[in-house]
Amino acid sequence: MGTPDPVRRSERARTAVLESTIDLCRADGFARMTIEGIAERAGVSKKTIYRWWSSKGEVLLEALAGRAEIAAAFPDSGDLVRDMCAQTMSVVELLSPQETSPYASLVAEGQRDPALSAAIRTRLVDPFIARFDERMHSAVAARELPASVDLGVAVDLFYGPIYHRLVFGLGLPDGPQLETRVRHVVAALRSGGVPRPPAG
Amino acid sequence: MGTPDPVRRSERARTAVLESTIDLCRADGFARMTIEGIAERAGVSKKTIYRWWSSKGEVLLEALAGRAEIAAAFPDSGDLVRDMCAQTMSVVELLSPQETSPYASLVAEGQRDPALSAAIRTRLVDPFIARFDERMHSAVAARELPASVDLGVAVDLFYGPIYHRLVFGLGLPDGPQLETRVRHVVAALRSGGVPRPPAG
Amino acid sequence: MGTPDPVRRSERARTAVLESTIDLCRADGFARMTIEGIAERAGVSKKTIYRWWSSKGEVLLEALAGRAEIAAAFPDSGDLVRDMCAQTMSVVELLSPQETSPYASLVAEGQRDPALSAAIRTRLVDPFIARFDERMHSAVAARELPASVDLGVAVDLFYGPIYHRLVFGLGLPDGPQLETRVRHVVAALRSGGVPRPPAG
Amino acid sequence: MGTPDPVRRSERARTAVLESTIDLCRADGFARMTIEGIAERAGVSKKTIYRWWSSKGEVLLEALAGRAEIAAAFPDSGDLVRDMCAQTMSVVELLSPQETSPYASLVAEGQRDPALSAAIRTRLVDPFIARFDERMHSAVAARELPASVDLGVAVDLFYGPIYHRLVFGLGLPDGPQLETRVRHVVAALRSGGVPRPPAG
DNA sequence: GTCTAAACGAGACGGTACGTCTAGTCTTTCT
DNA sequence: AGAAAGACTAGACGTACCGTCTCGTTTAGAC
Repeated sequence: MGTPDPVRRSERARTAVLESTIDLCRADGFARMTIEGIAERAGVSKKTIYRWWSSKGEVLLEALAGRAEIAAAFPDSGDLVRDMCAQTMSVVELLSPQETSPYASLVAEGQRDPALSAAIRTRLVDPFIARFDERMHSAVAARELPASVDLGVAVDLFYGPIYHRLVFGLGLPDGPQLETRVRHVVAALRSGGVPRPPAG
Repeated sequence: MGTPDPVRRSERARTAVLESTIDLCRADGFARMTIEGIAERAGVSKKTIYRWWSSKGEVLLEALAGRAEIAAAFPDSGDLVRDMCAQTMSVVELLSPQETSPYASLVAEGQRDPALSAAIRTRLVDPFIARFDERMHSAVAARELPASVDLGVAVDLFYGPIYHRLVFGLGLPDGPQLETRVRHVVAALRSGGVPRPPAG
Repeated sequence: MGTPDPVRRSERARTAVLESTIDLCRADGFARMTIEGIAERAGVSKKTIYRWWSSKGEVLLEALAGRAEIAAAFPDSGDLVRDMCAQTMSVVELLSPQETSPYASLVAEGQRDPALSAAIRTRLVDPFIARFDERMHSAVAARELPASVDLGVAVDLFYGPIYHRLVFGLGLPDGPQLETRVRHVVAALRSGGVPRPPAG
Repeated sequence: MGTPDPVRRSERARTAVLESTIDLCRADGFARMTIEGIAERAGVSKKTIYRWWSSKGEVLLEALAGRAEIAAAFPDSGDLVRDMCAQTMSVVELLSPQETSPYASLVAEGQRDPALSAAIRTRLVDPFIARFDERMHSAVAARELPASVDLGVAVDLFYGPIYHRLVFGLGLPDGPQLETRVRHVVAALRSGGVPRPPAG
């Protein structure tokens, strides 16, 4: 009784909801978008939305999860700097313009909703990091990075600058800025960092 | 007529509002906190809040702006790595626990409110960066960093890892993780990054 | 969309609102009664009240319209003076005590709200006058009044004294006062009034 | 301390308040008029209004009390019917148009405020009735009315029709309607009413 | 002609209720 | 049984006035 049966679910309703959500998010911004508005635009009852999703954040996540392939593409030309510039640039494009990007909105909403945040990790972040790690392994194999590279450090340094600027409204980095940062990060990963002083 | 007169403002009411805001934000989280709730706890009328602030985000900003000195302190012991570890650690502590930190909430709210975001930059971020730049200049003077260091790159690389993990709910970095990242960043800034291939 | 569907209306909510309105009007007086108070007492959301009524006056009107039968009863014993004394007395009772009578409050509220005033006419006054006219026709048939009687004059003279005293806070007329006035009015209607001087 | 000193009262402020009240009452209607609005229009502080009056009804009463002479004028040409037609007509004019007449508004407000109602009686109604009684005594002296005439009945019957129509939004009576009613009332007062059946 | 106490303008304050909005639940009817 | 429609409870929103309360600033009577 309590749990709906996915087999009988209306694909028409599901699709209409997801598309309306993307449209409204772009038009009004996530904060001004309402579940009532989605239901009305999708020609769907509110109940149907509440039956299948627990919040408007989850709806948006599902709407975006199907499309996020672009940013998760990691080119592998054999030139790590060039590839990471391209990859980070595609992430920046996904987040632009900051005001109306559904991805940026989703990330922001994750800050206020722990459940959504966890879902984002599972559906978007973890797969992304898995592909990132693959590319790093490829770079190690190509001797562009040392085998000892710390992938946790790597992902934080490559993407950190983008989110640092995102959260403080400093303006997303443009191409040259991104390239400078990528070059610094690659250098850092190759050097292994400033050595710790000998213990004792 | 339309604009209230700051001279006649009640300091009692102002203080009560700011304190209630911090308390409620910690207790319920920013999203569940309401202006009605702040007014009631502060023993203040809603009108008084609306008279002086335009949103609950602005209230929280003002409440925090007076206290943010801690994170904006940049120790200068002569050892850049050690100082930046300490400094970034204090930032992480300010943002912990992620769920109930008023600072983390404020940053998150800035993502949905451009006006608030701009105010945060002016009141918190810009002064912070100014002090950061000072410390970097000191490091240059002490020959810990090259004179050619790009301070925009530096701030993004030092703080980016923290916000990268914050926005994706990856857990804020702990001490050892922070140290590893700081060491990489310092190395990167010293190296000046992987050189660009000669043009043409 | 904008207009609610009466078929789906909750009878429970409607009844609870009307009863709470009467109770509160008697307890606090109409002026001190609030829509919030009605909603709370009725266990109903404010939205539900605003959906179906446009003002607290309209709510009270609907609450009273169902019960106003008493005052609209016109006994017909064959003795016009006796019957009109009884009838006007029942009107006075409906308006007593002046302070807390919902009917008196409704009439007063009609003075400040033209829309309500019109609704009162349609729902209460016009049906009342129709029954009054019937009784007058019966009196004409019984030769208690001349066929030439002006019913507009009649209704004004029978009920005017009550409202004259009501609006000026002169105290509603008691039984003997009412009887004296009714006797004068009947005499006036029988006489046809002081004759006009011949024109020219 | 608590009671203000009438000697030092500012006549300028008093006059400005009374005039603004009349103006706003005509423009917006009594119900929509606010003390804040009066204060602003009069260039007076709210405190000044609250110092000298206890409600906006009292303000309006004082504003009108100075001007009500017209309606309280009772012509005495020796022709009672003609004089009372003129007099009641001037009352009707004072109450027209029903929507925006400050007098009608004041009467309506008296329905919701017993203190105001009492003040209206003292300042307006009682003096009016005193003059009415004078005119009736004159009519008795001129043998237009019997010496046994009941003045309470008389005032109710002359003015009742006006207020009956006022409170029910039936439209104030026009000249011919008034005349018809006056003629009936005079006839009723002359006849002394339908006689009571002999007791026992 | 000062002095001084009170009335004044201005408007911030704690409140209350307004009428609107959206959330999330529940009910009815149709498919 | 799922879905469309939409009424329902709940409660926050931002606004409008209320009546009270400082603040300086006139201002008018007493000295």
